[in-house]
Amino acid sequence: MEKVDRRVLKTQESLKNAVLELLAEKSFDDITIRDLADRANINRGTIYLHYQDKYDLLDKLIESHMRELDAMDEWACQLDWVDALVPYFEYFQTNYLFFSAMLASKEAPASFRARLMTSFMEGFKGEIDRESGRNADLTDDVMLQYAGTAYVGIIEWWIKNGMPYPPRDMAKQVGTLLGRSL
Amino acid sequence: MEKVDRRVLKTQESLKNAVLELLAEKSFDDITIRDLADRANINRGTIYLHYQDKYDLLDKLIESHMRELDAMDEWACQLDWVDALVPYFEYFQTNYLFFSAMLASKEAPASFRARLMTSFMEGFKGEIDRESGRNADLTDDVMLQYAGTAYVGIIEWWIKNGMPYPPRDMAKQVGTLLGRSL
DNA sequence: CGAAAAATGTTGAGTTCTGAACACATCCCG
DNA sequence: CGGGATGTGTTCAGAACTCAACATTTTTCG
Repeated sequence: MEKVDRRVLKTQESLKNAVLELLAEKSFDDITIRDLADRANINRGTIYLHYQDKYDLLDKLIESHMRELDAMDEWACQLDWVDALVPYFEYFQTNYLFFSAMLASKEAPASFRARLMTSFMEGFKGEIDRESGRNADLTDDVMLQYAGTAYVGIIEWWIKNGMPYPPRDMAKQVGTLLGRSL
Repeated sequence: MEKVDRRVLKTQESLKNAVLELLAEKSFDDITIRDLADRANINRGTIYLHYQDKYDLLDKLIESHMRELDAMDEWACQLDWVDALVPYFEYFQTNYLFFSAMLASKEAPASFRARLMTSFMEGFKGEIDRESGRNADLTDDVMLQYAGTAYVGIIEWWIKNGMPYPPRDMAKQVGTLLGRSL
């Protein structure tokens, strides 16, 4: 983890915010490189020092969030469901603008929902109860698919409705439900 | 007015905000160059590319506000009192953090009040009514001193009390009073 | 359609900022 | 008192960013 020049971080931070702000105003395809440069208050050419084009920028933004979520997976897998979920919902809340933009717009990254699903299902794998026998008649893929769609769905609902419950409450309820499903 | 590199403006903007934030937390003398660099998220050395030391930084910050106010003077001197004052109170409101820090702390720039006074009195000079005769028994310096202290005083009160009235209301009332005093 | 306007992606020279180092001053605490 | 920690101001090489210019493509619109 060699450390990165301060300017690079600032530039990327500015661009990240610029994308989110603009996504709240118009669809991704309508956002131009110029828009981004203007909003981020950086030279247009500077964008090309870090990204191929605006799609690459969005890709890398998504990628970094996915990495963040994956990191939380490993960190949290030794807690019980409810406790493990709290940081997730806090993360969703903190990055409200991002998830809102990604889940709300149906066009931009059609794959985003799918990527989320894959990530979550991966994390669920180790959590399936194969000991008590209560899942004897269920297959892994069905349970994972069931829990995965449910999880993504409830996050989407929560975000789109302005996060009506605090992260802790959501973690408690969703934790209970996920525990029952696996 | 040759144009300034974007990075210079960003650096100075960051530093300006850093000073104001830190002034709200501790006294100016307790603020170190390191504090400023950290808060502004810039290299410590960069500060010396623009300023001699922290005092120079504060001086230049004050200076820029004074220039701004002077510019408004010239621009507004052809309006009647009430209309002319609106932009001033809006300016005080916009730069609330600055004026609050400058007027609230009794130590830092003891001269700030005096500078404000001088600037305002200068602006008042051309506004004294020497025609109607109602000021026949009054001398300029007395009227200017009177109106100047009153104006600074009311601004100070307004800022320190969290700006209890909107700029427009303040302009209306203070405009009336200044009109009567000159 | 066709021209004008706007966006894209690249380049190069020049400026600003960074990080790391240095010598020196100041502060604080045992 | 003394010395370890912290702040100051300066320097330098190199990295990141800026601005302006350019050729090219895409959009807009009469």
